[in-house]
Amino acid sequence: MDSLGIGKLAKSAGVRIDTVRYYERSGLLAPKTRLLSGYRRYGAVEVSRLRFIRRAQALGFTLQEVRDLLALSKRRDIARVKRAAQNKLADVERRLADLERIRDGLRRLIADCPGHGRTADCPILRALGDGESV
Amino acid sequence: MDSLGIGKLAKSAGVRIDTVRYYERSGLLAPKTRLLSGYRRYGAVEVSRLRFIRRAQALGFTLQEVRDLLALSKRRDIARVKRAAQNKLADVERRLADLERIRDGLRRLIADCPGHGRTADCPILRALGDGESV
DNA sequence: CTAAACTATGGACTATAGTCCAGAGTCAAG
DNA sequence: CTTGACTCTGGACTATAGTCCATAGTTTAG
Repeated sequence: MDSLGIGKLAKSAGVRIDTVRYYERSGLLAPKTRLLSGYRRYGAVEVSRLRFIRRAQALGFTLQEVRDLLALSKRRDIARVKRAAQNKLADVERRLADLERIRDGLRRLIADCPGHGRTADCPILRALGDGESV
Repeated sequence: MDSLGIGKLAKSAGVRIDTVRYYERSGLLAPKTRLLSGYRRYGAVEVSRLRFIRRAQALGFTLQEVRDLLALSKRRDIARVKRAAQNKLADVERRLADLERIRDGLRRLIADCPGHGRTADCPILRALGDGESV
């Protein structure tokens, strides 16, 4: 039997059983077959698809985007897969720029705060309360 | 009348009326008073508190953290406010590191993908499907 | 005065990615 | 065979930060 049940599959990818079923509900991962009892059975293809899903998530793709990637890969449309990756990269770079701005704002505030004394001396409270720049 | 209704308040901070009521439900921002009709009335304190909330959010604080910051500032506990900001900074820096890792992974994958040809030649699909590193 | 604009309330609904539950049925090991 | 482990289903629930709705009442400008 080179097929496994949902428990083993889930464990092999480090996810919960409920998560596997959730992916199925979401149209991402169907079992290869079912036993007469209704028990799901998964083969090697499903194991690697589950890995695909998890890896893509680790790269910042949402499940909707994973769904799209899977559709493209089924159509062997490499050009579109590449474009999707490029879009995602642009996305990640935008988020990075946002976070860097936030980081710099926090650093400045922290550097200027004495950490004691009157509330008025705390630039964090001042900046949040009525300043104009962060 | 140096007090304003919920519509003007919302507009002054660039948020929706529903958002202001949501903040009230969440214990972040109560009106100064109410008219007999029940209409909310806000004063300068509330205007600046709403700005505080929005600025803190822009710095990456969640509403729960904003609630905490407000409590600390009411207690004039500058030391703790500073520490909260430091924690948030550490948090932001962690998220930055994560995103940078993701960005580098995507860049590498994109650089190596020919953008056409056989599916097997696409490192994006290969890496997601069965590779071990990203 | 009237009509338009504004506001009140409680509750439902959105998106994302799961997580948990009850009650019932099934599988595997000893 | 029995016990413990495993799995099934449908639906409810989590967290976050809102957003939208219907119905009704209020305020304001012309």
